[in-house]
Amino acid sequence: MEWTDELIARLKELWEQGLSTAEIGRQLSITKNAVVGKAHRLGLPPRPSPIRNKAAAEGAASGKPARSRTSRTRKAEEAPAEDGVKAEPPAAAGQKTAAPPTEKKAAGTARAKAAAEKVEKPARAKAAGTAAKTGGAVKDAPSRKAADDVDVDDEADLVSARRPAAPASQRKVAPPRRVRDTLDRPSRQGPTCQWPIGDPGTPDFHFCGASPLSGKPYCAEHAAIAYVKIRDRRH
DNA sequence: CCCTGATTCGC
DNA sequence: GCGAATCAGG
Repeated sequence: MEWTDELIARLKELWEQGLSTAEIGRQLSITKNAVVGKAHRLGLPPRPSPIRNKAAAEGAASGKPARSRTSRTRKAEEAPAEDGVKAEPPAAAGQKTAAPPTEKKAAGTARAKAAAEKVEKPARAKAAGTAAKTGGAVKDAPSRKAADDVDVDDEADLVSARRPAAPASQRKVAPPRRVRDTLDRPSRQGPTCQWPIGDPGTPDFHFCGASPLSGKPYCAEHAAIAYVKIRDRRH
């Protein structure tokens, strides 16, 4: 493979945006391994790894094997000791919005499908996947102030934050459709139910638009579906 | 299982 | 230098 300046620039850019290596790989049409490998060689700042570095952990303890792997993987002895790297959740394409059911069915499927078609689903779809995967239904969020704007703004941000970063040549994605479009001219004033109807990205996609419950982004009907009680959390 | 990033090492 | 294979952890 040929790492052109252009490609490297793109990699850096996406890397800085905090996208996962796999995601970057998808967007650049390469494997995540290629991404990680290159990132390393480029000396790009490592992102919070899901794997905890044992080396740092023990240390004080007796000389534990730190690594008992095969001939491979014999790292385990470096540990910058900089444990303050808990950093934040980068990409975070949406882990805040309440579970939007429209896509939830395909939580796992959505991803695969998207990958397969190389289609970038609108933020909402991703949010759904993430939410479902992470733990599902987001509990009611009373802390959320205004009922309006919430989802809309979140998505708007996500959409705008996610730059095309690719020359249309390799992303056969529908033009970034602003969610706002469907909300620009509400039939009436005030907050409206943000429950998604239809497949995001398709022309007929829209939001419910009914009058939402106070403090919630959805109308009574949809709020009932959106806010599924996971389990009583008592202590 | 899915996912994540990190590392190794044959090429 | 590259990245598949593999690892380790959630």
